[in-house]
Amino acid sequence: MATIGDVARRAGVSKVTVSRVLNGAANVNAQTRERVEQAIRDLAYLPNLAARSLRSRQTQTIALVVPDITNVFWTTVARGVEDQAQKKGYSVLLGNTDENPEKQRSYLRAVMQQRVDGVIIAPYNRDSDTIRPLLDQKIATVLIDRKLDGLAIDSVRGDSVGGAYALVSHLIGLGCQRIAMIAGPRGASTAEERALGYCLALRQAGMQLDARWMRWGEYKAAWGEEAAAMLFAGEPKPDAIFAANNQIALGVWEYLLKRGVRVPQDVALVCFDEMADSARLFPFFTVAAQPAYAIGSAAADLLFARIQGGQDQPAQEIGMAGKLVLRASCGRLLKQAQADGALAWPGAEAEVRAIPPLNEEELKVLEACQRELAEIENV
Amino acid sequence: MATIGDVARRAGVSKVTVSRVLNGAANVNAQTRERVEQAIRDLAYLPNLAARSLRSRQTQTIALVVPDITNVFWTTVARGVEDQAQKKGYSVLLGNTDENPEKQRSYLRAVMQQRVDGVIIAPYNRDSDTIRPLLDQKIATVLIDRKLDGLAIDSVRGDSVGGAYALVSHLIGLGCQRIAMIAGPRGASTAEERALGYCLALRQAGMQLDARWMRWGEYKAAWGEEAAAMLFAGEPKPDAIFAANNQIALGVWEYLLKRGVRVPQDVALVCFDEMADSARLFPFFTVAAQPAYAIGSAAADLLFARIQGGQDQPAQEIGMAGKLVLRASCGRLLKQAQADGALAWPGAEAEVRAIPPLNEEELKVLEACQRELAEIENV
DNA sequence: TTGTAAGCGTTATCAT
DNA sequence: ATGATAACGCTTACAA
Repeated sequence: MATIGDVARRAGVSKVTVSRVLNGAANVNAQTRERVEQAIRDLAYLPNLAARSLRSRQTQTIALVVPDITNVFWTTVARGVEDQAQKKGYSVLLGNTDENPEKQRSYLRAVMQQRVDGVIIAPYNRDSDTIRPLLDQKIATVLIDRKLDGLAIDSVRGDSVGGAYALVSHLIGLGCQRIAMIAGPRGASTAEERALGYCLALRQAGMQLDARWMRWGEYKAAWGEEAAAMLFAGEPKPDAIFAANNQIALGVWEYLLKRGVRVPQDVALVCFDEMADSARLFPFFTVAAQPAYAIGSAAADLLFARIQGGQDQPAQEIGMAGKLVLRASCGRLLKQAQADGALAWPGAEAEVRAIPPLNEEELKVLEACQRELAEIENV
Repeated sequence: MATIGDVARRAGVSKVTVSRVLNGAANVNAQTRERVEQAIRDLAYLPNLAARSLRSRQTQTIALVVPDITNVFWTTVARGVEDQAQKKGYSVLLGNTDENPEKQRSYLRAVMQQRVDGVIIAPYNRDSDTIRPLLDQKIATVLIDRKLDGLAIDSVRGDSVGGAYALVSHLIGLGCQRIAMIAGPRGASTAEERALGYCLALRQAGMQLDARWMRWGEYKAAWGEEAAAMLFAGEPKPDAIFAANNQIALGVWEYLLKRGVRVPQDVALVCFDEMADSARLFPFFTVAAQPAYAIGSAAADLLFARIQGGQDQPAQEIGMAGKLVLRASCGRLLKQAQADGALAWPGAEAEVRAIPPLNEEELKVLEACQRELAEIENV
């Protein structure tokens, strides 16, 4: 494969001049540039990025570290990142952590060896030590979706508190009395914030937070199934379930299917995150949908700004509100669906609104809720 | 950041010795090795991959080039590739082409500059020129999902002919008379093979291939919607639609929803590829499901074998059969669903079987079908 | 506007 | 078992 030296020889110039043409430097004679470009075409020359990186200390590569690319939320985020990166001429290195500390560590090692210019990461918990190596090496880093404790660092997040609050308030408005929450992992900021939103909504409605209806676990379908089984083992049974993410909801659904429990006739089911193409296909889940693509591209933008801007400027934390998408899973819309006599009916997604921000009063109870939540352990 | 020289100095050895420890060479004294390892830990040393690549001509990185990571099929493939790569200590560079020649070209340029050790690619059409640059540079390449004309090259594919044949035969068995096919792009091998399977199944049943019921287009939802509109504009209307992939099916569904056409009462709808989590969630589509994860990990295995084995050994073409997953979208199972009186019912996915291979007689009509298909153009 | 020389951090080669 | 030296292909610094 041709090197810069080959091109230089063919064009009758020095390597430096070729390098200048390659990098679009202004101080190159037009004719010289033309000769060099011709030589580049003739030899089908492609610069060796390893050599370039070694010298320039830039790899034109960023890494995206997510829990599981198989989850729609993350694939959409990834698409947002990738599109933005492509525009800027960067490549994207992809890694799945499966919410596993060991995998995350090993993956971070790999990207540090690659000397990527920056990392976009959804850390598996809120312990800032897990990304310490990145900070130590001053690698530009953007947190996505989740927070880290006591670290001012660029980040892009959805509105977990607000989304959960809106979902649970909606259930309460429908008359649900025993609203269970199947939560994510303690330690993940989104999991804690969604629990908080749940708690706030109950308080706001004058309902008690009941430890029986609150289960901490993982963002995985298997946990949703297990937790649903626990919730339906005793009496009374819940009349609504709030799943902390889409994976959990899928597991719950699986359990309900097996047991012949009908949604929404027997129990309402709502969740955080959108449900793949099911938005179009299966309009039964009421969800708090996050703007995943926008979150991904915003994170990429932030990262590129940081890469160019350096460590000086202050950290930016971007919050992106989502939408509460009301569908048949809560009883109301189902009637309409049945009236239309088919599984296919128009307008099932009609009612869509932005998540309302918490008001001052709501914010006041926040601290109390946090205290309450802190005491709940799974039985 | 520490370099190999720093480590060498601290351990009191030469850089070469450190390099030997790093690469697990046998000829290093145990005590020396221990000292070096200690120094590595002390300095939190991480080798610079750019430098290593420059010298060793290996990047420990592979590229995965797919149409759209947002499509479940491809995210599952990606996951298969990534898991396998991680095991072997490779990183994965991800790129979306959107079935766009220009994007594919630009992406291939990028990975060649990166000097990746290998590429797994789903080429946007069957013209082998599109990946010529890879072959010219002798970059290990594995084709995934699609064929290229006249090129013996490692590849992993599902069974497009067999899957399409099984789907259409199923529709015929249900009594469908006017089975439309909304096909993918002419030029993509899977699109052509699925059309062939459609054609074979019709012939086998003594039905005529009718140009009105056959539309070439793209693997995109927008095309599904457009084609459905064309099909439903005239008379008679189709009583079944075979969508050539999941994206197309989503578009068709969108159209039917808007128009109030019910599935499966008014028209049957089946497609190639599984439907995201909808398999669990929305058991109405009968699909020919490909083993996407296995396809991805098989492709990665093949690639690593090629990277290590070199160009000598003959190309391997792996075919992976899928499953025909029967669901309610074809009328039969819907009755059972309705009898259960709910959207949630068990057993909707019960009937699952492997795609049967074509028999000799079927293979004989293949050529005739190909001729017929060649003459169909969209009206 | 162009060129010379040095150096990025590692591994290959050859020598001891 | 270990080391000295050169080389990978490029960009930076400086000079002309």
